[in-house]
Amino acid sequence: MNYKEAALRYKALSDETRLKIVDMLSCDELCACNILEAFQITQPTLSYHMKILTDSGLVKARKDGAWTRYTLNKELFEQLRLFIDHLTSDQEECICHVPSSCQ
Amino acid sequence: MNYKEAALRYKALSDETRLKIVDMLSCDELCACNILEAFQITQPTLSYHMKILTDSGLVKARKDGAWTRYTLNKELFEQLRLFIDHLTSDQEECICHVPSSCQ
DNA sequence: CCTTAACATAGACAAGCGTCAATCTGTTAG
DNA sequence: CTAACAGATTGACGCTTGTCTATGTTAAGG
Repeated sequence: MNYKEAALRYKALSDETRLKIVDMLSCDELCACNILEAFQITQPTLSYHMKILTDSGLVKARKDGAWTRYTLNKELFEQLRLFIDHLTSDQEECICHVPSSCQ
Repeated sequence: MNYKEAALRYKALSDETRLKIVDMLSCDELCACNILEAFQITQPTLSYHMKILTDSGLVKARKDGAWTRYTLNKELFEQLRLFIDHLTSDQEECICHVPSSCQ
């Protein structure tokens, strides 16, 4: 995972509503209508949030007839955890030793 | 850490430049001028990013004469890791069992 | 077929973000 | 004191985000 991908995924997690949606998905696969019931937002707004979460890769969508069922991509969350662990630990190949890679 | 605080911290990490700054700070305490050298941005833009990082709590600032020296708040990164671990794991007290807490 | 339900898309809008040039504040050196 | 340096703040700008209403699309049920 590079900086750009990580930034995109953190952006997907930078909204309170989306964090709550991730929390809801941690126990079960849910369809959009299940999630919608829990929030006071309109259906298009939920659709917008689900698109951001699926585009980031953190949530997987599966069509099942008229329904779209969503699950967490737990593997990608684990990769994101490894990325931040690497980012915040003192490393030989750290960017601060190769500042030109910032440009 | 609640949803709102976590969202604020993830927002701080949702920019490629800020992720690189975090990476640079993982090895050393650095002053703003050290960081500025590594990027092709103006000084006010860097100051803007450092404010977002320090306001989020992820980076600590320390005045040292004319310089401002920055370090990572590694404890808060660890808390953020625990938050997302909790968010993505199947829990008894999960929000999906108390959907009213989404509103 | 027709209707309804589930979801996506388009367009509009206010608020927020990332960037810059210009300026201000505080510190150090002469 | 004055000049130079390190940062922060301000105001402007275009772009993005989150929200809505209105409409489109696809699937299931009668």
